[in-house]
Amino acid sequence: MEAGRFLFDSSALRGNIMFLENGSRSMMGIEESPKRRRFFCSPDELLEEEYYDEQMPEKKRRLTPEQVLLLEKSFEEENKLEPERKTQLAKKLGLQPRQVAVWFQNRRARWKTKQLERDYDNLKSSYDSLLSDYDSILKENEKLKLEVYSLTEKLQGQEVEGAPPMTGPTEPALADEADVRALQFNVKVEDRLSSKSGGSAVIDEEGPQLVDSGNSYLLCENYPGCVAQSEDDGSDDGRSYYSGIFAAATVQTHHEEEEEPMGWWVWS
DNA sequence: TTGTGTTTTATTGCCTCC
DNA sequence: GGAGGCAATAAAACACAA
Repeated sequence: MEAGRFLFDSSALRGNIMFLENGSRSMMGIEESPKRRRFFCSPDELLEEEYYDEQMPEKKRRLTPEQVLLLEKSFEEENKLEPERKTQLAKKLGLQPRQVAVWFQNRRARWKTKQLERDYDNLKSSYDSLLSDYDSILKENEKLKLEVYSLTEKLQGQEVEGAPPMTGPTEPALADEADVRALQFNVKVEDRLSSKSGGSAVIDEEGPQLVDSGNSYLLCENYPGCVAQSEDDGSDDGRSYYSGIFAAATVQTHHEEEEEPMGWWVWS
């Protein structure tokens, strides 16, 4: 268990951390009179200032922009932290290795949250486009059925005028034929949808699903080496995170040429 | 100035892997 | 069993509207 139990002392940014035996939360009491400082200070300022004196020895303090920048860069390279890299980073930044580890931990959590939001948006837009496709196909189907019926009626009229007498229940037969054709049309449409998506366009409860949104990051086993990018650029390498709650169909109604199924993933 | 919401830093407890 | 990861959470720091 790596419950660090450390608190900042007066020179926290120089990497001096006070480790305590007992839990620390009580030490961050609200009873302390908070001295405020500017959010961002240069390292020199931080070294000079006297915020972390005896009066308030264990205030939580934010990392400097430079520290965050370096951490972000490092996170972009690799979002997991091997012990050696942790130590190096900590040394470079003047932080405790534990702080670096915590930062990565929190950063991964933030990344995951963002990714879930993006995945939700992707799924929703896929769903919406599927729905609208479905609606238009239904309409088309109705239209074609009507056309079939009207053509059938015309045909019947011609037969009544000059053709040999009917030998059977022609009308029901023709109607059946129309239904069959309509059915065939439906099947074709479904086929088209299926082949478009490289698989079923709807969720098949049995078996794994292809996942949309360009590479769910679960496809690559717990996002190894995910290339997370800066927080709000919306890219994060286009990988998506799914928690195993649901599987999404690969919906490629919009950009089928660009997308390829990236692989399969199974329920966790 | 103050109340409130958001972000960041850190802790805790549980789980998995070796 | 220890190390490290994650989810949940606390609390400080910050942003911002009224």
